[in-house]
Amino acid sequence: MNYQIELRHFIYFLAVAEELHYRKAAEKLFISQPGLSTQIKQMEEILQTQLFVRDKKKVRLTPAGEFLKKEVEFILNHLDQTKKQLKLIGQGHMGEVRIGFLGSAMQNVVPNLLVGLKEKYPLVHTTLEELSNRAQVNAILSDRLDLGFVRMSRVPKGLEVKPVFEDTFSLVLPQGHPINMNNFNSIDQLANEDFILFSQDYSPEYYDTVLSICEDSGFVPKVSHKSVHAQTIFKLVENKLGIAIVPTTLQHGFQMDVKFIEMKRIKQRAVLSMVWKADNRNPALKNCMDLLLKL
Amino acid sequence: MNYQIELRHFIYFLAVAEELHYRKAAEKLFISQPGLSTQIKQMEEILQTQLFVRDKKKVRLTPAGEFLKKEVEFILNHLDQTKKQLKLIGQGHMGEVRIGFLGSAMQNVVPNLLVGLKEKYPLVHTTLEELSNRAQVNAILSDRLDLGFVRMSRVPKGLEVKPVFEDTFSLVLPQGHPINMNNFNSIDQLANEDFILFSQDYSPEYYDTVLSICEDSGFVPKVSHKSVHAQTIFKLVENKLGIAIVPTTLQHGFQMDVKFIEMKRIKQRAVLSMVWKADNRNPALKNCMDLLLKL
DNA sequence: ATTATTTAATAATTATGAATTATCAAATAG
DNA sequence: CTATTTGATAATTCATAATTATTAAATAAT
Repeated sequence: MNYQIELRHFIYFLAVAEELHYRKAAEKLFISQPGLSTQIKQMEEILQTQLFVRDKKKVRLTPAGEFLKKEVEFILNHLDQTKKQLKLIGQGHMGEVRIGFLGSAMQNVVPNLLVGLKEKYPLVHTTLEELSNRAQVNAILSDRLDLGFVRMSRVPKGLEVKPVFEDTFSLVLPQGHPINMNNFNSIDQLANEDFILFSQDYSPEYYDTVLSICEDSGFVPKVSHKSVHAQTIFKLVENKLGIAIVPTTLQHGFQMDVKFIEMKRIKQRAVLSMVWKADNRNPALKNCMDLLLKL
Repeated sequence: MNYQIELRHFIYFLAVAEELHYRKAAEKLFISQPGLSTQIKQMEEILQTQLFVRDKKKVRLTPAGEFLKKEVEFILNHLDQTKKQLKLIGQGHMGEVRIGFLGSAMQNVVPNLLVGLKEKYPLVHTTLEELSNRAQVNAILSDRLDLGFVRMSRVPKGLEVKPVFEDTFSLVLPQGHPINMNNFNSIDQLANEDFILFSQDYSPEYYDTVLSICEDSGFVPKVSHKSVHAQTIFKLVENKLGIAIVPTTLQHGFQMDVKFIEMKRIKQRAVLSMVWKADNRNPALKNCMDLLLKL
């Protein structure tokens, strides 16, 4: 007596509304005619509204039925769209990946990822935010980011890391500096220079790595300036306020007048890693990471 | 194995998505928790998409589930609206009534109806069309009109008529005419005048009625002009091109300079009737006619 | 006029699958 | 370490959709 409308009713109703003929509609639905009759009748009872007029062998829609037909068409169509989209989202072919990164990841890793994503999963959107290592880790832990690009090897419990790009280090010297590609041999030739480094709290592990390069050559560098942005560091070097050690790929993409000397022989590498939450269920993230590892 | 999504699934899904707790959701739905579990699981199978993550006592939505939640909210809400509207339409409190009318019905009957409708059924819309008697009857027979306002007493099979307004007839004379309210006695005083009447094919029965007024007084009028519009008739009288006999209510609502002499004593009346199709199932029409008879 | 055909509705029955009860495994709190 | 709370599973019950068989009414054909 106290039933609820179900999608089944709508599908049956639409068939009758289209055919205006119970037997034909029942055939189309692969059910029996009496079953269809009772379901439509039940539907009219539930909605407390007559939907069809059956007089003298003819089945017609009432104005209410006419109205409902349009609405049902809309609803079923919308539902179809929703199902398709839902599947795409479930497969990670649609959705959003929230990405954090250190400025230096913008040199090649992040742009390559975005291009690849756009090509393979055009319906996956990204939001991008430049953040320090620590800020990225915190954002990922509290579910405000899906993926981070950092320079660190150990991460808090619940997160995972994986290296995605390894780079050599390069010395950055002002144009007039006596050391050049030909007479450069080891970093200890520059033991007495002022050093300009990336800020320690922005990327502690990276900072330590750079220091270790000097330590391996037997000296502790004099650090005169610290900065967050590569652009700033290059400007300082250009103005002869010190020398710097940076990942080699930073050579490209900046407007500057300095010398780059790549130090291939030292063992240290500038490693960029991706970080994510182990239990992140965003399927788009999985696809995003898989893509990244293939690039 | 090969089930279909039903609205039941959506309602269950929404409860779990809101509570993020199976037992609580089940209580809210007045069903058992295992039943809810299996239905949600079935839903995920049908949609081939995981909607919830259940790990370590916590229930969370996946991105796909998050998306579906919004869509389901929309769909269920839309459905609710539709049900309400459907009921209104079924009760004739909403919808459209297509009305045809003779120009003279615009004098009071149709405007009163429209005002009454707007007040009592603000959601019932009307479309209006000025048509001859015959055109209205044809339009109603072929379902292009719901209701007509005509001057005729007999209608084709399948249609019904009912008088809605009775009016006396009035003589229309030019201002300088010797006959006036005081010295008028009978229509035969005007037996030799030229008469201007409404066109015969526009309203045959009405035409015959006017002729019968003269016949009752023992003369056949000389008809010099015929017209469809009252405005035209009045202009002709004003210019002394003849005299006319029209329904008394036409005295109001026109800009003109003529004399009206109401003929209360004659038996003829100008009867305006409504016509409709006997099997018209538009509930708004029924309400419309009921309202009209109460005015 | 009579019979045959086609329509949808009704009645009785069957079959499907939703919901229930009973139970379990895992995780957490006290 | 026990008690409690979580959602999932299994077996069973029950509601109800669907089927078959039939009917009444309306046309169409003879």
